[in-house]
Amino acid sequence: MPEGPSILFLKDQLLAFKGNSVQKAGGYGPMPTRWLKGKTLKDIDTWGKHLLLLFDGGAVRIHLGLFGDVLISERKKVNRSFYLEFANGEMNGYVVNAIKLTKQLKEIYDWRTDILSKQFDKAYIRILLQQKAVKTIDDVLMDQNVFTGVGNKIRNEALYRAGIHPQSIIGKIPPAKITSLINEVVKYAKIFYNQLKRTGVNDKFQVYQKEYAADGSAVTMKVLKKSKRKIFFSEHRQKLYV
DNA sequence: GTGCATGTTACGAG
DNA sequence: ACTCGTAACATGCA
Repeated sequence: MPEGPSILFLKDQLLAFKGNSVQKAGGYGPMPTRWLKGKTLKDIDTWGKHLLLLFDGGAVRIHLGLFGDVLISERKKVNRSFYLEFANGEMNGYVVNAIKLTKQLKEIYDWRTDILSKQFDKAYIRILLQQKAVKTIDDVLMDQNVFTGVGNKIRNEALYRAGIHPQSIIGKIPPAKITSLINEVVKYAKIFYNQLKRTGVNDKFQVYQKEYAADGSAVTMKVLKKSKRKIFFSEHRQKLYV
């Protein structure tokens, strides 16, 4: 279910529980749920694909992985891996990974890399990219410590919109194109998020899983060796820098 | 039944 | 110590 925008969208829905106290917590996952009972949900934050529920004395980090799903005051037939029940409804996590964080969030997370954060810092990303100059851009776009919140859809769409071939070597991409790519990542993440808010789904693709790109050019699909994920790109429109 | 999908982590080999 | 490749973990839909 998730890329960064999906998690932000989920946070919006969960804010209905902010300020409420947990009546019951549980699930089959390894999360120690006992301490949550009676605690007040102080706030909700996100870091890319991490959903952070803030309580006194600790936070719960929820990650949806590839198959995870969270329903608000609705249930599926299968067991919940992590849930919270409040007086005004419940949060039901399926196949989600929930753990308790005891350190201060500031010590764990750097929001300068979060593509959906106000603190997102383009100049800092450029520095990180310089440190990975010999790598290909497709790999690094999915590196959560560089482009926090980017998933396979945003990766493919941002590269297409910036006109960069996924297998370009970072160090060979002209600085102006790097800037353009960083901008397109943020822009598309916002399109993704806004469409979710309006319609609940995201299907605005110019190249991802397309046969022909938005400009009419043929789309090539490749399976990445390491990650086995699929990349979609237009040879015609996306320049290969090597 | 088969294949595939918005993801990450653990571990062994090199 | 670091990087690479592979397996592992789940679900739901066509």
